[in-house]
Amino acid sequence: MPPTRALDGLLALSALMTTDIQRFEREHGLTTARVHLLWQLGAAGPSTQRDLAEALRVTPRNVTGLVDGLVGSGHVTREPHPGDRRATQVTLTAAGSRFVTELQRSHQDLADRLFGDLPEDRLVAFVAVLDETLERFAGLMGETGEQEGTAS
Amino acid sequence: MPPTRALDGLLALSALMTTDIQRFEREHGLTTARVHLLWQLGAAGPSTQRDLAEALRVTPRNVTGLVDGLVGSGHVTREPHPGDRRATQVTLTAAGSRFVTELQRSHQDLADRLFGDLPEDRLVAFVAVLDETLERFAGLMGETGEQEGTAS
DNA sequence: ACCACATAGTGAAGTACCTTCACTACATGT
DNA sequence: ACATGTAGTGAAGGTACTTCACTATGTGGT
Repeated sequence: MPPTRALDGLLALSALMTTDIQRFEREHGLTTARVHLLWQLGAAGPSTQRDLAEALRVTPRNVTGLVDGLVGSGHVTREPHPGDRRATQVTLTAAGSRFVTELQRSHQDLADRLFGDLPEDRLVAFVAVLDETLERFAGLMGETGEQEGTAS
Repeated sequence: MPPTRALDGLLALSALMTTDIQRFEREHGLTTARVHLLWQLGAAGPSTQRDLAEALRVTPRNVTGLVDGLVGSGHVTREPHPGDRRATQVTLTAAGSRFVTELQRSHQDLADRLFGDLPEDRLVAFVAVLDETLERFAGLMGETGEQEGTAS
């Protein structure tokens, strides 16, 4: 069995997942970039735009635009940061929280539908390879990539 | 072991692969969309823009723009289609072919580095889960997605 | 208290990718 | 010959990104 079979399968699955995620996003009138921001906000709680920019690995200027859109759609609010008058604090609204919750639910649901029926031993073996590959990949990126030390 | 572990691992790996692919693309002064077009052209041989649009699942208008860019960078040529004067035939140049070849080589190389050392039985088990998941996923998309019948 | 310097956010301008709609040139069946 | 369909592109517009310049604010040193 050639190693490419594994990589090809991963890429194919990756493409399917992306398609499925985008379907979900468009059902809710959102886009990938904005959903990432909401997800991050759900994970980290109220954040400055600076923090969001670092977490999402995009420029602060870009976050301004994304937040503009999400304020417009009512998913987040922009409030003055208590204690630093330069910064604004971005916070999920009720609608934003609801979306994040539903996103998590949908994620869980997909995982169950895809892997719920897989026997435990096969699941464990699969996840083990996944984890090892993840580690190995990180190692490979470190060799050649060598960005500034802002690792994720 | 919760099924989410598998999905999360896949998503993480997917993100890493995307990053790595984009690094490769930028090293060559290309973008994801253009590389997809080149890849498709390498797989299918000289094609009309219409064909490319269908294969890439984007609008014909968009293909016009992508081909414009690739003609500019010398990766493809636009020639009149023999036998249909409405259509143009997009063909890889020598440079375009070279890029596609290197892309395949790089792909192969990555697969070897990631999975080359994995024992055969674990590889087989991994790929089996991958394939089953792919099938199951296609089934799920058919249930809810239900686009017009242009299945891939 | 003051000043130099760093930091948070945004306006302006530009690129790439993508869309829809309208239009031209060509193909094809009757 | 004529109607109808198909290939490609112009025009206009949206989102996601970038860099650069600029304002407002925080902070450490003297």
